[in-house]
Amino acid sequence: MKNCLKVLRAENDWSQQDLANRLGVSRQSVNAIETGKYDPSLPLAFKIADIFAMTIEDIFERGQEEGE
Amino acid sequence: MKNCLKVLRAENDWSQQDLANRLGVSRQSVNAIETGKYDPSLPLAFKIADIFAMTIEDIFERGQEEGE
DNA sequence: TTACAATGTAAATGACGCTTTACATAGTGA
DNA sequence: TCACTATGTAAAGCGTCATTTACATTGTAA
Repeated sequence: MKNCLKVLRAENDWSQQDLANRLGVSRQSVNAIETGKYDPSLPLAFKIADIFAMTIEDIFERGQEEGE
Repeated sequence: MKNCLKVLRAENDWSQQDLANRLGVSRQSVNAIETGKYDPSLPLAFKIADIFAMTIEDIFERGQEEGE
């Protein structure tokens, strides 16, 4: 599941730590999601969408799972 | 995180087993999500939205977490 | 009554999300 | 050079997601 978190962070000039603080998660979690190590939980995906004032569908791209 | 899966299932006249088959998960997983025992993963949430041709935001309601 | 479908629930197990601490690299500025 | 920020990665641990098998209840139909 791809996402454009890195670009959104850049547009806001936020470090991974900045975003992690706003989300209430660790910097490593943000990094892992950005680098595709795993997908966020649904509640965290909602928080991310809220912070950037976008929908989950706008930030996370479907059709990128390997189990399909 | 509340959802309207039960209503959507009823509108399509699907049993929990029917939906589980379409999602590729167990019937117990569908039941657990409906009864609020846990939230689906983000990929599963996307599959659910796809099957009902809706957005994740339409099916799952934010503002229902207890950790807020 | 007997059989079956649909739903709710429970326990044990494995995989994943997220944590913490820690180390490494690259870039920037004093 | 030295210090600092930003990023990537690793390992160990905990809680949640999702599985399987299994049992119970309710309703319906033969």
